[in-house]
Amino acid sequence: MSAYSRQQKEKKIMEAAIKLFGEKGLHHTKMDEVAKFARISKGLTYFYFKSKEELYLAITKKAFEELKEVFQHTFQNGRDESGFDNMNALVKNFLAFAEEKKVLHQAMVDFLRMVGTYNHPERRKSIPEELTKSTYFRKLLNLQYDIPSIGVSIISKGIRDGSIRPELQPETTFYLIWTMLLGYEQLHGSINYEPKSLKIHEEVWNNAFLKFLFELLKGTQNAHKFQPVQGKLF
Amino acid sequence: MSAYSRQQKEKKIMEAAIKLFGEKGLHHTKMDEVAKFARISKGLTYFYFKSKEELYLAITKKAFEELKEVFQHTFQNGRDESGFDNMNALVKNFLAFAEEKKVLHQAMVDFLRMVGTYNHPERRKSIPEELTKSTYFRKLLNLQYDIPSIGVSIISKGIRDGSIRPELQPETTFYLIWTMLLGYEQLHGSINYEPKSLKIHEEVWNNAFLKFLFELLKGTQNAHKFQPVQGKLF
Amino acid sequence: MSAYSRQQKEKKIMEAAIKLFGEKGLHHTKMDEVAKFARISKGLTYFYFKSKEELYLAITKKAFEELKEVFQHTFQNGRDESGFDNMNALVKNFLAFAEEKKVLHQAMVDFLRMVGTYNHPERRKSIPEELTKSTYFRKLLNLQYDIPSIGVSIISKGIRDGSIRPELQPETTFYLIWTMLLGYEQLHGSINYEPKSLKIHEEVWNNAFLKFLFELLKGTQNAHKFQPVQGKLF
Amino acid sequence: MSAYSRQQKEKKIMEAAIKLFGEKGLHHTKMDEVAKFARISKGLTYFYFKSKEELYLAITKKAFEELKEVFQHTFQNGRDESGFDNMNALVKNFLAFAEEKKVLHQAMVDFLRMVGTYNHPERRKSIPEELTKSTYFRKLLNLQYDIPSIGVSIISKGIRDGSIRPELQPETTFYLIWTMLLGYEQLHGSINYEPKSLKIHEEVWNNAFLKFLFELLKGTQNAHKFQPVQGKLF
DNA sequence: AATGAATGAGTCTTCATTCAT
DNA sequence: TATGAATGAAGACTCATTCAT
Repeated sequence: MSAYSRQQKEKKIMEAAIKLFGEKGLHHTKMDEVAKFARISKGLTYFYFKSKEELYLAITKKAFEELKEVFQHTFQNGRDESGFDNMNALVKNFLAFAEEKKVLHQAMVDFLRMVGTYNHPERRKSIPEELTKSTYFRKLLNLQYDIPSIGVSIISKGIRDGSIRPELQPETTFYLIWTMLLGYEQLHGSINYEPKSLKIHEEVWNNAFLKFLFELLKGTQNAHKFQPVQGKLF
Repeated sequence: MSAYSRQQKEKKIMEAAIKLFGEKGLHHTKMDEVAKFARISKGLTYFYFKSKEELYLAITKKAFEELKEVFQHTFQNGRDESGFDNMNALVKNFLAFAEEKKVLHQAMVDFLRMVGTYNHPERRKSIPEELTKSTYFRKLLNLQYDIPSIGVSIISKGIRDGSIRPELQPETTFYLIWTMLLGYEQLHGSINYEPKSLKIHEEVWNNAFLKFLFELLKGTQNAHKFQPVQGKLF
Repeated sequence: MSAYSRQQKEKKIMEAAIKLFGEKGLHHTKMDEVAKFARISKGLTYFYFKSKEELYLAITKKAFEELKEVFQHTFQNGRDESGFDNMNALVKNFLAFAEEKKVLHQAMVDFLRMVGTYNHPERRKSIPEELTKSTYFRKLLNLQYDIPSIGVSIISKGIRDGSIRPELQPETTFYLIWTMLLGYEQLHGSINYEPKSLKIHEEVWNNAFLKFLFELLKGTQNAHKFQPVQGKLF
Repeated sequence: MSAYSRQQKEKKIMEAAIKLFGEKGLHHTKMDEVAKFARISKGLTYFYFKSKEELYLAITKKAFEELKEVFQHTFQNGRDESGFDNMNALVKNFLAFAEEKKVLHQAMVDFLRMVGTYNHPERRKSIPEELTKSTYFRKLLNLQYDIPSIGVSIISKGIRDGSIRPELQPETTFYLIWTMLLGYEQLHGSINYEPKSLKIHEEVWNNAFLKFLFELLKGTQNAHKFQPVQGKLF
């Protein structure tokens, strides 16, 4: 079978898996179901991905790649705009990505947590060897840095063009933003359930969050005013 | 058997579960093992917790309760200090909690994500009914607000005593901090693995993160200078 | 505790068991539930009946005893009526018993089947020894004959008083009736479900069944005409 | 795998189950044992039958089908004989079937009882939904009528050819016979254990039973004399 | 490449029964 | 007698993975 067709099959399987993992969770989705949804036999699934875990790693890789693309496109499409405006677009695009591709976002987060464990000398051994030895794992260990790299570039650009405060340090600043974005994704769905006890409303909070983010960055030139969001963020 | 002893048993089981879930993960820990580690028969485990899921919910409840205590103690023990200093202690105590009680922290985060799903009308049905109908679940739905509540109180206090910027709005400000802390926990372990590609170092980053947090809050009075951390944060 | 109280407890347990076995079946009723329903501790249940099986045997014994009483009362209360009329009453009373005390009837039938196995030299060993060694089992082996005995007496009486055909042999005749009654109980509930395919209607069938039974017996004297039943038999 | 082989496997599993259920009872037979006896893995058993209950329903279906065949063959093979003689053969064949295929006979009886419960509006809910929703259950609800249908046909034929009393009504007459046969199967094994108390002997009883059955039916023409059985019926 | 039947170790869960108090 | 916590063997069922075709 041609390489083309091969890729098509892999894609089909992954799409099926992403859909089902998203609906029922990794653990509650059976390989049988993935295969059926991909209109493929179960055996063939194992020809392309040698285990369920590896399929999930493949999805994780896709997550990093897609997000990297989001970052790259944001950077490139905004090449005529200020770094501040790039960040503005980046935040928006990331939040859209996390919302629309929940599984990919979750896979990324899972991987980051796993790397945390992996970096911990004592805890490392709690990760099964099959995982660590997978090609995907190795690739992911490098891939994970591409995303912050681009983020840092954007901030640097903003500092150069004066749209971002000159006293900020690009690396830590991006990680700060990154931290906030990841935290936001973790928290925002749970806010506002029966809002009796706390006087915080989702819409208010979203705006405050974004406003803060941009006030933090805003330099003296070329930084457009932040536009409050009406209604739901997405 | 006395209520006391009964609670002791429950505690024993939960401690065993927390230890093992922490080492091998929820999914890879068998109820058999939990029972054995708690020096108890498997059947008794099911006498106290009617399923593995419910045991995990019980742990989640413990997580919220313990964290609430951390918040309360921080507030009360610092009653003679400024709100800013209270926040300072709170951040420190939370990070210590998250680090030392990984499973509890993770359980809390898992629950927050679940609430996100639960709040989503279409996705809600993807959560098994046994879970939603559990007493623990109901209790947790309320419990989750206690923590931000205390946080908001501290910020309010800081605003009143001038140690925190007066222009800040307590609710959104606390959630901002809360977001950053949760994001930090997600990310920090993964930073700095083979630092070749990015010029960010864990220690630098930790300090930058904390410094930023406190600069954000600092008012004009009673706010002590933030002290950089040497070496590992914990 | 007095013997009186002891019997009261046993009775309570058995009543609980009978109710629950009737509703959910022997197999789906837990000893826990029986104890709870009897407002007694589980342990005490085992003080009175040394196993679930034995509890069921006790119920079986009760079944034979109660049915024996039904037979005896029918015989004694009808001492001034003809044997034919006694049989008429007996049939009616038995059917009422079977309908109202489903569990007792079923227990009796189960025991008869078990005796069938027990009488079969090769199959006997498939019955657990605990069962066969139980006092209840021994008692039941004798008890089972009391019922046909009374039946035979009634038929003999009818033959003597001319209300039942003189050419009939009492033993075989009673067993014939007995067979029909047991078969009827097995079948009648299932008749008439969506009566499209077979032109048999429950009411018609009931009457035909009873009519036949009594035509079979009817002698020349003292036998009242059989009265057709309107509506449900019970 | 071919449909043929698939059926072969199903058959193998069912045969194993029938054998073991017959020896140790449904409840005391483990799926593990069924699988082992069928020289198959446990998982495969669940591939073909999605639960133990369903396997038993499949056996029940087989019971009705086999018995239907017995009825059909009896009818067809005796097409040149009188209806009375057909009934004679039918009774004999049914008794042989019940004796040789105890499990199938029991499964049929169990189903009839269940239908009784199912037809009872209040009791219906005591039957688990999985059962009622099974395809087997639906099929069985229809299948159960095929057997009496054939029986009725035979009686009708006998009435037409004068070998069975003309005044009998075919439907009720067949159900009468059917009742007696089912009752007989329930009772006959238990008769004659320690024959001290009752003067009934198995052989005597068997003959009396059969004799009665045929006297009941016998018309004026073409009905051969009933031949007493010597020794055991089977 | 492709199929889907086959495997079987793995797991949760149940519940009759026991026993310390 | 009475309790109900404690036991643990048993058992149904799952599902990732393999393999003959």
